[in-house]
Amino acid sequence: MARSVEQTKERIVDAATVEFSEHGIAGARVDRIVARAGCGKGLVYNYFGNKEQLFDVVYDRLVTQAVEAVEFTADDLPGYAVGLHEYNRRHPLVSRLTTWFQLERASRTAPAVSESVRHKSTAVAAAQADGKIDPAIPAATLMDMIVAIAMLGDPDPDSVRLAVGKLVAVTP
Amino acid sequence: MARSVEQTKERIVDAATVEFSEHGIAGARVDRIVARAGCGKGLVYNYFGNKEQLFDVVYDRLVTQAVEAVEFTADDLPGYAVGLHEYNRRHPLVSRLTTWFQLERASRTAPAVSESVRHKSTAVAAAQADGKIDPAIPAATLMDMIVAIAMLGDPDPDSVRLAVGKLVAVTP
DNA sequence: GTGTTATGACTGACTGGTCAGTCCGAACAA
DNA sequence: TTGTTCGGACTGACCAGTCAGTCATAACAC
Repeated sequence: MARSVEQTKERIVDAATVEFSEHGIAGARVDRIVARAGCGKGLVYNYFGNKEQLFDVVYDRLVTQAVEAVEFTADDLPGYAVGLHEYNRRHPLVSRLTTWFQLERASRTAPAVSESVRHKSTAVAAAQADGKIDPAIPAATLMDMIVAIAMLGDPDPDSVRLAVGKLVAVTP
Repeated sequence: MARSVEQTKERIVDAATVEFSEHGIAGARVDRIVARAGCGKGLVYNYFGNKEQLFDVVYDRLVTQAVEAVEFTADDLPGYAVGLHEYNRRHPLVSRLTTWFQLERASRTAPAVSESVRHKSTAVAAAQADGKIDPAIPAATLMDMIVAIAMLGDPDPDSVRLAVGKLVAVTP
């Protein structure tokens, strides 16, 4: 078994992803993480500094993956919402981790998120100016609502598509 | 000293409300709670059993208050959403506490909540049958979406009213 | 090929501190 | 006096983070 730093780091991050999404930062136990990763405790501190910094690495990785996986077009917000909804259903850890982040780490801003949010809001605003999307609701607010709806666990995809379709529909 | 017992309990619950909404269950510190309440540590265990049970008392009380404070009519869901939104802005602890609850205590079901949710969903379903609300989205899902929108912190009330108005509007 | 030294990934027992929960005695009411 | 409320010192478990040392591999000498 060749020792590879990168592989070991990844095992730790994978284990930490599960632990943090279940228990949050305060509830997570480093001992459980290293047990799951099959390594000694010291490695967490060698590679990541401390528990909180490990959480940040875990969160950034997961969110970046999610942002990259779900394609976005301001022209088809219902489709985007359904895509995000599907992704969350397929990766249930993401929404829990995001929620923990908002509660326990709100002070920090994840670079990947803030950039993607800004980019999407400006695209939506442009589509509103073009008359493709109802301009009654501010672009940033509209995006918040769409994400909130897509994050709900229970609904079926059709309801998500329908609801977002109604939100963006231009009323005469 | 029967009267002062109730007062002391209330001081503890008030203090615990702040502590739990800031740090959740795992992050909350009983020492901080009793310091804020101005009483000894033992009282928490005399009156409430343990930290988790204290959280349940705190959560049930806050949620019951919220449910009672915001009036509901299936005929005016946008108005309900705005009312809920206003309430959350005025009582920012509620939404945080609810989120902690969902993450750390999802197994438990708060009686006040489940009953009110069922009641509201059936009322909405009836309004859909009457043709007052678009029946395309299932009543329970629609309620989830409305609550999700109302829980958002950033939007202005007008946007909330507008959005929910669009969701419920019957399309010809 | 064999012995020797160097490197750094990795371990896990340990430490210092924290925190939930207990318990005993003081204070007070009846 | 007797029962009840209450404070806060105390206990023991737990846990984040550390550190002295192990071990596998590589590199080099002969």
